[in-house]
Amino acid sequence: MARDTKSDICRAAMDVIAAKGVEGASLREIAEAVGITKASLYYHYASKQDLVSALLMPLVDDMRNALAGLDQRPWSPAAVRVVLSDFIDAVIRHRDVGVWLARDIGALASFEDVLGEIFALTGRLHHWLAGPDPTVEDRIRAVAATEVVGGVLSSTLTVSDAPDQVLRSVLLEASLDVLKATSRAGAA
Amino acid sequence: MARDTKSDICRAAMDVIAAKGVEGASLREIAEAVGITKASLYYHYASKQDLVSALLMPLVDDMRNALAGLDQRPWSPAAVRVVLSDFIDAVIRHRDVGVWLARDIGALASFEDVLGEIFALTGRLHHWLAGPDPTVEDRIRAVAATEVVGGVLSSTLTVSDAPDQVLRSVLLEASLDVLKATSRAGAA
DNA sequence: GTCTATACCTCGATAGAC
DNA sequence: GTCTATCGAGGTATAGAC
Repeated sequence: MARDTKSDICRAAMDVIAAKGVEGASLREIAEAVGITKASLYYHYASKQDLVSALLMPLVDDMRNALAGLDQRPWSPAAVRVVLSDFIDAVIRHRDVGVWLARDIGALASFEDVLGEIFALTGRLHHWLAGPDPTVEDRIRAVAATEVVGGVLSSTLTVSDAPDQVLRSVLLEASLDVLKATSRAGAA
Repeated sequence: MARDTKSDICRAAMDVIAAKGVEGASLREIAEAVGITKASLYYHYASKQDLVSALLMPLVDDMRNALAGLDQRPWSPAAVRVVLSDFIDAVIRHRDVGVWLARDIGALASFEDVLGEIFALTGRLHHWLAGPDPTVEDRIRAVAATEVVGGVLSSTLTVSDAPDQVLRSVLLEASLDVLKATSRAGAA
């Protein structure tokens, strides 16, 4: 099932992009890593953007799923924990993609359609996490809390021996800690 | 003093890079924004890397300064607060550079000499923040804490009406919270 | 210090044979 | 489904006149 050329291309693309960034990764190099030519790669993916989108899609899908119905969800400390937990799970589940996504957002500026939903999703998360009638501090903390989650990426690079479960629980606690210092959130 | 061509180039480069990313910003576009040609730009900067390095240097200098003598500094909750405070100040002071630096690290992979010291500095900070005999959790939290600081960048985009002072204090508190300052470190 | 002109490369993408 | 060959655009960088 995973032995077709398309999967090989994805795997190779992940490696090359992780090492050189999205812009720095050329289709020629990816094709060579697979053992085919650039032209053959185009048989499987219509464009570079098509390929990159295919790599990001599983992550975006999971993020969208984790945040489904967020806007209708009433804000409460308990709900915050659930939402953040789901979000962290989604990110960790695709942490290999997340690693280079987070470090390459600038380079992905030209891939607007791919990034559009990601920005929309994180934006909604920021807005909801900040709670009702948020102060400027609340809003900064909401962003900072999700930034902690983005720390999965750096973590996997720096402390590479951390198992998913540990990463998961530590990040959730850390993220909640950031929000907790606000005026109202509290419960665990 | 700031009216020479070199300064003009730097300013223009900052704008273009902020808008299009490091790779996406071409020297032609930067030169045109200044009102000179590409060739003239090469008179002032030997290469693109040379120009980018010049833009990053003030930030790196300030980071290096903020972390000077870190390794000899004994770890304590009070010291953590001081170190993080200095580090946050340095980042905020150059937040315009930091915004695109953080979003473009992947694209900067080819600029190894520029990134080398930045990685070395943040690596030392991670190591020191984790404290003596750190557990895996401590190390993850150390990384996450600095990731919060990196959140300055995202913050300035999302909540753009935040003054430096507010940003500074909220990030310091949030960062300390991540480090479990609540449990083993004292407050201010 | 700034210009015009250009060399040289790599990229993404396409055409068409097999 | 994979190949060779090539296109056009755009990049960095250089040479040499002014």
